[in-house]
Amino acid sequence: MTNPLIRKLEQFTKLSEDDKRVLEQVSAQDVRRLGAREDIIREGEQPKAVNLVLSGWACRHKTLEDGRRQIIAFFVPGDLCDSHVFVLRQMDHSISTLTPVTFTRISRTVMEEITLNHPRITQALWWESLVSASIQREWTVNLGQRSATERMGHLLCELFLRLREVGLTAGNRCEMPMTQTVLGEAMGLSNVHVNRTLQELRSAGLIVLKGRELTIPDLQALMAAAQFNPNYMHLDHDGRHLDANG
Amino acid sequence: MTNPLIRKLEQFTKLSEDDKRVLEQVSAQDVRRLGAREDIIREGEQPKAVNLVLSGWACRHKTLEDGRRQIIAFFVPGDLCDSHVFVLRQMDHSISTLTPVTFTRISRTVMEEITLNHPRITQALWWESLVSASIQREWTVNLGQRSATERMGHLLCELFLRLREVGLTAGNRCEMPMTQTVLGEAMGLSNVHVNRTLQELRSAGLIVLKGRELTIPDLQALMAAAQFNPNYMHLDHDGRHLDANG
DNA sequence: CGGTCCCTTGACAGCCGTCAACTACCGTGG
DNA sequence: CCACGGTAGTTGACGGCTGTCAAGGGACCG
Repeated sequence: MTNPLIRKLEQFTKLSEDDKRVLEQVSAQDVRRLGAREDIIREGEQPKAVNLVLSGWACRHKTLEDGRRQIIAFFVPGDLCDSHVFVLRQMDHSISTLTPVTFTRISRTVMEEITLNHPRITQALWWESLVSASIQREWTVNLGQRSATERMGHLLCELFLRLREVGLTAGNRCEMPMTQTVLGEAMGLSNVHVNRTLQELRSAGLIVLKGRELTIPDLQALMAAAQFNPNYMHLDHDGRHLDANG
Repeated sequence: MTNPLIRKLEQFTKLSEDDKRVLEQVSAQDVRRLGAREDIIREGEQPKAVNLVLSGWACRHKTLEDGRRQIIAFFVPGDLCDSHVFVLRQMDHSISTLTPVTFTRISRTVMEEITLNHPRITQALWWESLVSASIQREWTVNLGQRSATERMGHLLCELFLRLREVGLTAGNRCEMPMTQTVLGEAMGLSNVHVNRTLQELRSAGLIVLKGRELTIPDLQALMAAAQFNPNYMHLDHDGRHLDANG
């Protein structure tokens, strides 16, 4: 399978063979593997590397003093935590796995080398980070304005499109390994209400969700039901004028 | 009054006289003024400059097809919209004023010149953008996990600290020009419920809010009531090891 | 076969939205 | 000077979405 980060960045611009070689090399440098529900980095620790997910699912999350937990973002293959995170002295949130995960740790010096010598990759990484910020903003809209059903439908649309970007869908199906409790922690809903919400989407024929696999029979219909506008994902090759010759 | 961006960046690191001169110059280059409730840039438009607020309040926001509006972020003096926004072909949200605003438009070439020649400013701008992202994440936590009262208290703490960073507080008081409807659009609450929530904070003695002015008699108490942990604002001079000699 | 995790369902309560009416305040114009 | 209109804030009644609690079922695993 091709490298998920390369697949993702090619949504933005066409990379040269040299660019791809660099990214492949970076992805193979310090690869690690964790089981489900383990911490990649914890709140309060000093960030020492940019983490890139190669396979499996992870999440950013924060826990309040009284134990309530909010999942702030999901990471799927090809996702990168903030590329300039070194500037901060300590993490303000934790990153943990949801399933077994392989990831690679990109050091500060490697990031600096890329910035100096590979402008097209640098630009693509900026795009990646702007899109992440845009997704975070859309979550704000989601939590603030949408009903539970719309909210859940919106999340499923987003995850499906993000997986499709990196080639992890098969037709209208994709993996969906999160428990209903985890979905609730992301959407600010109780697990009981997540269940009711999923039942509603199922009985409307908008989703089939069973055994960690999601099928979306009619993506347009689900997008309409969730008031999903994909513009915030910037999947339209914003940087194609920078395409490499190769 | 000193430049609010300089004041803010000095929360991160001490700037040299030369750095400050550059920032002053940039802030004075293409200054514009708008009245309340006008658009700085609209969703769908192509970003042509980085906007820096010099005075007044503005917000990012998005409107769903059925008219529900979510405010995604507030801008106060010293705040900057994404410094690499040029990479994207079109805006996925709008930025509008809440009060009369003076702002300056920093062009792509000026940003590139800073990146090339002023590494300490560049680093400070990265800090600024990471902190913005962190604030956005905290809003996700806010909307997902906190009750209306905690949520409102949390917002008021955040805004007070952000204003204090740039010298816009007087003791325990600051300006608070937003209507209750606007506060509701930010916190995902109806204006009626915002009112009830503010009444509750008032009767608990946690805030005094009257005539566009907010007083927080006991910031620690309000922070405790809202489960506010300021670590996400990274106000502790993360970059002080980079301090300029000047 | 027992234990654990996850999903599911029902009953009930409470937070928060909607609707509606009223007040306060302010600037404008007669 | 007062009338007027518009905006913002306030309050009460009511209903619904969503949380909590509790119990049971199914799948998987040691």
